Amino acid sequence: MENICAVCTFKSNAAKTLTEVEQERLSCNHVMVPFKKGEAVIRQGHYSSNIIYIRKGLAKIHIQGPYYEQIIKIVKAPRYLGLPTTMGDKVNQYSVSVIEDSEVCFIDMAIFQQLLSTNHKFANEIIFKLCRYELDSFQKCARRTQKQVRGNIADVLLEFTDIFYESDIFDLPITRDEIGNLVDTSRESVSRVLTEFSHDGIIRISGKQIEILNKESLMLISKNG
Amino acid sequence: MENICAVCTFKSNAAKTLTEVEQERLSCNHVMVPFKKGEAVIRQGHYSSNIIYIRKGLAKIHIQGPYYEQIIKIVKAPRYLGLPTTMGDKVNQYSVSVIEDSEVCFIDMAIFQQLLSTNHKFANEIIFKLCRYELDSFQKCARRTQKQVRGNIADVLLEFTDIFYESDIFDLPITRDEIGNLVDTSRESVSRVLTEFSHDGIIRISGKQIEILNKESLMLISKNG
DNA sequence: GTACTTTTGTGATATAGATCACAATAAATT
DNA sequence: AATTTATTGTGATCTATATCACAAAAGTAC
Repeated sequence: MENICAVCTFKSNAAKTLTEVEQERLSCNHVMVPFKKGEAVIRQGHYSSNIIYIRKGLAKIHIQGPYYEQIIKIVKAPRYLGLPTTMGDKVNQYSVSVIEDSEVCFIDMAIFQQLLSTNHKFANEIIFKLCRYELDSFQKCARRTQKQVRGNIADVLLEFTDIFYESDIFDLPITRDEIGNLVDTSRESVSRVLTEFSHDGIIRISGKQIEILNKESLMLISKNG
Repeated sequence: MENICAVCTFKSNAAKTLTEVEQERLSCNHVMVPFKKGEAVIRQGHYSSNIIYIRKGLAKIHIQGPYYEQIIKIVKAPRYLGLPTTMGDKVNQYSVSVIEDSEVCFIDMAIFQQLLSTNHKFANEIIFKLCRYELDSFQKCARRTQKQVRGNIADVLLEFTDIFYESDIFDLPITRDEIGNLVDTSRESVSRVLTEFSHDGIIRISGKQIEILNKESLMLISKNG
């Protein structure tokens, strides 16, 4: 019974603060939906009336900028998605699409609000998370603009190996074009840097698969490049 | 008695949801401190145990990046400052300095937490704000990297005239260097663009004072440049 | 008022990375 | 399998903007 929050192994810290009765209420008022790679969970400009929680998988947050669609960041389950957009506006202010097969819970907005009202530990946990997210935005923003292409691409690789996959060998779920978009550079530059890393023996590339051969170098490039 | 929250004219939307008793409690547990232009309200790396609310004035949020201190954005009173940093960590994760003489309230953390717990409207209002701030970060980030220097500087001027000062003529409270830092460009480029705008009759510059002569052009540059 | 520091303007030069162009794969669709 | 479409690699240019180098103002301190 994967829909029973009480026994869900992907429970959020916030959900852990809920009483049995509250978890029961949550269980009865949410749906778990599997998403295939590439599918959109949240669409900018569309109405939304659910709180969305990705319990398994990887997603990209993207937003329509003045000239093109920009990937703001890649996020890993488990975490709430689109809180800002759901709590702040009727209309989604950005999009979220999964970049690998994922599992997403849709929680009834009214129930969520109710939980916020009745359980202040829950509310605190949510506030805590929101604070974290904003901090993260600040840091990413500063980093991205202060580093050059090599450093930023090293960062992306490190993020995948250390945070998203926790493995030295993995399949990149995004294209060069998307990496470029994410770190504000062109597809071509990503290609060039990646082959350069490969020539220098820092990574091994075969198709989508990447193996990190020399993480120290990568960290050095992240720091100095 | 400027310390009495009940009669404060700079009250936050969140504070407006409080009952009389709660406002009284807030009044007794906070201090209002005037800050002179340039002074730091929040210092990255320092401990903080207060919730900070700028009730009057203008401030810059800045953060230590990998290479230099970066201005993330400029914010206008009234608003909470450093919620992410205060609620999330013991240590401030970024700095805030006022860029004009301002008035700042320091609210006891425990009281604030208590208000969050006991008044869910208050908590909702805070969550709403946090959501807004994160959205704002996303949008600023996308804009800043997609536009070129002229467009970004036009944006800064528009922000000052429309949002911060609500006047066509105002004194820029930050240096060219700071503008450059804010929009990821060099001091020299800011200078050049500003004189260019001035030659084109879009603005008039005399020292720190700026007068917006042709807002339409500025908006066009913001859009296309 | 004088000295010192910070901020600003502007030309000359350098450069990281964009853009263009095209070929080569790889993946999806029929 | 054949065809179409999306993704990738790589060389050759181009360009916006950084950087350097001064000089002039504007502020601040003594």
